[in-house]
Amino acid sequence: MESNKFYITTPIYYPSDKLHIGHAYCTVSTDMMARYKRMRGFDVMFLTGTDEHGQKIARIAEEKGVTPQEYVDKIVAGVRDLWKLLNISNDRFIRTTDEQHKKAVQKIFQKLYDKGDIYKSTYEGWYCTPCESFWTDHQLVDGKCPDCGRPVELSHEENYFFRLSKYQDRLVEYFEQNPEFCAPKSRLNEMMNNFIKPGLDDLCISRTTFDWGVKVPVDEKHVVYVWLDALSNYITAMGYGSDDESDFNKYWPADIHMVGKEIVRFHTIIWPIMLMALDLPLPKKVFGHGWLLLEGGKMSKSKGNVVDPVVLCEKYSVDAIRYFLLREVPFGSDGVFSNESLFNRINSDLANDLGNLLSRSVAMTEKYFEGKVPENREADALDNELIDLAKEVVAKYEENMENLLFPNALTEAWRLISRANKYIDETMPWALIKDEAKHARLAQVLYNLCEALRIAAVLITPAMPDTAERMFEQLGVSDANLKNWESLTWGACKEYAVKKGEALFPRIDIKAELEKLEKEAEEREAAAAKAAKAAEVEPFKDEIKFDDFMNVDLRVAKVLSCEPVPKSKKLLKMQVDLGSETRQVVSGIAQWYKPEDMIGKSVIFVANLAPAKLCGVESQGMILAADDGDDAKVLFVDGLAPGSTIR
RNA sequence: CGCGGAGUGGAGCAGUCCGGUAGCUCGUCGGGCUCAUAACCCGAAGGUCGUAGGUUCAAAUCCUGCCUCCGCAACCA
Repeated sequence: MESNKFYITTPIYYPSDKLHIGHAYCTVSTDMMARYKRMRGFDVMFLTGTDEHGQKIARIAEEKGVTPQEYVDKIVAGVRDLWKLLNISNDRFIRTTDEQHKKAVQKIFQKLYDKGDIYKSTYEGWYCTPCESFWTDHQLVDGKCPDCGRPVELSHEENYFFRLSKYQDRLVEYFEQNPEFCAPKSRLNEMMNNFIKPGLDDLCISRTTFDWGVKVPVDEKHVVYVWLDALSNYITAMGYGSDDESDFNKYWPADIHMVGKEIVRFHTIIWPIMLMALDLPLPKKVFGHGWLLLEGGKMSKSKGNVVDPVVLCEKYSVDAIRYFLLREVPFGSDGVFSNESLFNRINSDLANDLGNLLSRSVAMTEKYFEGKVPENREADALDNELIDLAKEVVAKYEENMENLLFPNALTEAWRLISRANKYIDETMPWALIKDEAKHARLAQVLYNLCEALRIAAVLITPAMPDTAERMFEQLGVSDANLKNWESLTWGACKEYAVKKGEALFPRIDIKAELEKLEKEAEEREAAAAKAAKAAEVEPFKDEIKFDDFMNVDLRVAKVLSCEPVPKSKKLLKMQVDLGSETRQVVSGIAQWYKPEDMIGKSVIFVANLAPAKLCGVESQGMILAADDGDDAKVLFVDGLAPGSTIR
């Protein structure tokens, strides 16, 4: 029996920073599908949320001097605001820091553990300390870290592993029996060739190097690997593992997981296997969409080329942005965002074609018949083409939506809009009004235009709900039964009393707007650069007397020996010759200097500093170095006798 | 030889599975119209379909080599 529910999800986003237009792309696409299915009468469950654990967030929070929870709370509030702004109709919002989710993840872990699909083992791998990442033999590039190119060291860690390998055959079988499972198909091929065929490695699913995560139930020293935690959200949000599993029973399995192409792997390999191990049905479809790229490259925070969706919405309206996102990126492949392409879409599709069609149709109806389309109408063979097209367009729109071809679905709506514009030229209402005998014909023409516009508005609703509503208002359609999918038959609305309103989408003067944006960007960059510079230079300290300075006894010291301090990342321990005596000093320069760089060099030494212990090693003074936050240079004074004074 | 994708008028794409008049959107140029947001409608120019071979009556489409660009490779949607 075909059930009437439809469960669709976005990925849960990683709130390490504000979300950008790319995240909006994914969520808006999912929203269009959810809205569409609701209109088709499905009981829709649309889930989105945030994936809040992991080392990266712990680290960022630490840098900012707040707890991870405080940090994510703030970002997540911004995420929720963004979805509200973008008119996202999600039914639920899950956070992996929700108590219920965390408990359920522990239950899942426990269940897999009890079943024997999770085992404890020693993870042996190459560890890159600066990157804090493990690598396997074949991942190394020339024996060095593939990310940063620095040397790696062999490391052992006790960890929990998930037996992916056990389910490999079942997974392959599932793929073969469900060719529709992953879309586009090429992504699944990629998974098969890259990961499955070579043989699945068991997955390390616990971490001990940080603690911002869900505690492993059988071993509190470990936290659950973020992907196990994150993927579970799709069922925990439905109450799986809680006292009330009614929603889970109702909605699971998910109909579609919308994901970015970079995480298809997790959703087509790890997630299905997790579900198999839990004896749960698998999701019906995983759709790996492409990326919205910026001109000249991928969207990335480090490149500083993120586009803020909030700013775009404020400037050009939410629906314009929604439309652009849904229309511009072809199925499964990447699209390019640029201000110019956005403006072109807004002007040609939204302002010229759609907005202007509404504007001219409504204006004529007001002008010729005081807004009310007369009931005495006279049809003509000429009308059939428009009417037939309306029918055809609805069918193709539906077909495209079933295949997740959002741009194509919208293109169908625009075929109708274009045809209606042409219909005006063909029928020439301005000529008809001049002849009293043709007023019935004129009434029919205007009625047809209103009807085409109403149908277009219904079709547009999943993509641009606000715009559709504004169209209905101007068309004088208030009955909900004339706005729903069932009303998509020609003639459903019998009469029209229109009322002209504001232009749906004002045209943009592209050249002027681009210049304006460029100017704004320049100003912003200049301001940012200034602020960055000001922030970098530490404020000067209070004035001191000459004698105060002379109280610091600076001497030349020659480094006799140097070695790293065990268990520390930053410290080097040195023996230095001060001419009259030898001192031991510890200095935090290990990131920049190797021991052999220091031996034999003469440095500036603070000779009358009280001794201190660093990492349990006594330091009897300090050596001077300059640093700008990123790099540091020790001040060398080679050639001078040890013990010489410096002033 | 790690795996995969892409190269089509000025720009962005469809067409390739299943060979048979090369299509769409934007831009450019010309015309029409005047209801409308200088919008709309019609028409035109512009492509040896990356390249070199092969199969065929016939190749953007099938096969082979080469060139170029781009993704993926276990924490960026």
